[in-house]
Amino acid sequence: MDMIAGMTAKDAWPLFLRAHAALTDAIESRLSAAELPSLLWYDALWALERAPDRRLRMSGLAQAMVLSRSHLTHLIGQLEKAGLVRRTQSPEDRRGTYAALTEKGATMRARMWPVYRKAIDELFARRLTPAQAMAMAAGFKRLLAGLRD
Amino acid sequence: MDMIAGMTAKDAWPLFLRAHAALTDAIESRLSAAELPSLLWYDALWALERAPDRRLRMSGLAQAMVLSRSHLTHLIGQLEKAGLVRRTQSPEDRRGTYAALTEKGATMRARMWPVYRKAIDELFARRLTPAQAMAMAAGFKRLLAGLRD
DNA sequence: CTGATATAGTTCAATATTGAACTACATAGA
DNA sequence: TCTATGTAGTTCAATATTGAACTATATCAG
Repeated sequence: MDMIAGMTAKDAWPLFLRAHAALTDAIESRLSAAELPSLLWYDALWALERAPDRRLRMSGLAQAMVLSRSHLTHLIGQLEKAGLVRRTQSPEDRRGTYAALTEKGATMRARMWPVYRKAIDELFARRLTPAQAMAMAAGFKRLLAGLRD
Repeated sequence: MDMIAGMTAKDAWPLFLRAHAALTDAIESRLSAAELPSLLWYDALWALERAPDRRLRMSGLAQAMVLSRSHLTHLIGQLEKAGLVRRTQSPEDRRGTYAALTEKGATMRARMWPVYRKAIDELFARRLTPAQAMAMAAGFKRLLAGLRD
């Protein structure tokens, strides 16, 4: 990894913010141009698809996605209306609700993935050296670990 | 820089998204707890403060902040109402508007900075090794350069 | 100069997002 | 058991954000 003169963590922060804004903007544009749902929907569908039995408790999903509870309620409402997710009551805790991926939801996620993958590849992965990518991944993990308190 | 087994740029992407969401959330909470305006306001004030004559054209500021034009119009409207910014007509181009930082705006930014700096420091800078921070800064620059086409 | 096209910024209506109640159920301690 | 307190999720009202018109000015080709 090359040293860049005088570059510190303080310099990295504003670049972090701009890179995030510009990248998510570009990716949303591509999804939208392909008449596909947003990144937010993708994230929810993918989180559910990876989960045991393809379902998660509302609060678990909210935490995984870093979303407020009311936002998640609304999001799942939309996904449910679109038939991509269905709610089921938790038998263990009668207050609890599961959001479960439907077949249609899995199909939609699979349809989105090629477009999303191509965007990640072209706009993100290809632009970084392997060393940069690894340093970022390791760094992000540390940042996330630091916030779980 | 340590190698982490099997870590690739593809792994870095979802971590990037989550780290951004969690960090901005945490920072907004601190600003809000200190009864200070949002990160968005800070960004606008700081962009103006650095600019020649402490002012920028609306479109220039929108581009620098990665914001839609209508969003920027609204944001500057709020900042103006709060007395932190004032609009002036461009003499060269009568369609053009400058957003100019007021003294009150500079004072507010200065008041926000200690809280913001402390958050960046504790939640971001301190958690990264110098090598990680440099790799990130360099990587973000490349990502941003790749998007300007 | 004139008409055609492009650019700067705003407005407006639709949609997204947030936080503060609120409802229902669960858990712990007397 | 009974009360108190905590947790899961939703609702509602307030605020933020977006994209599609729209207004005004600029630029360019003839």
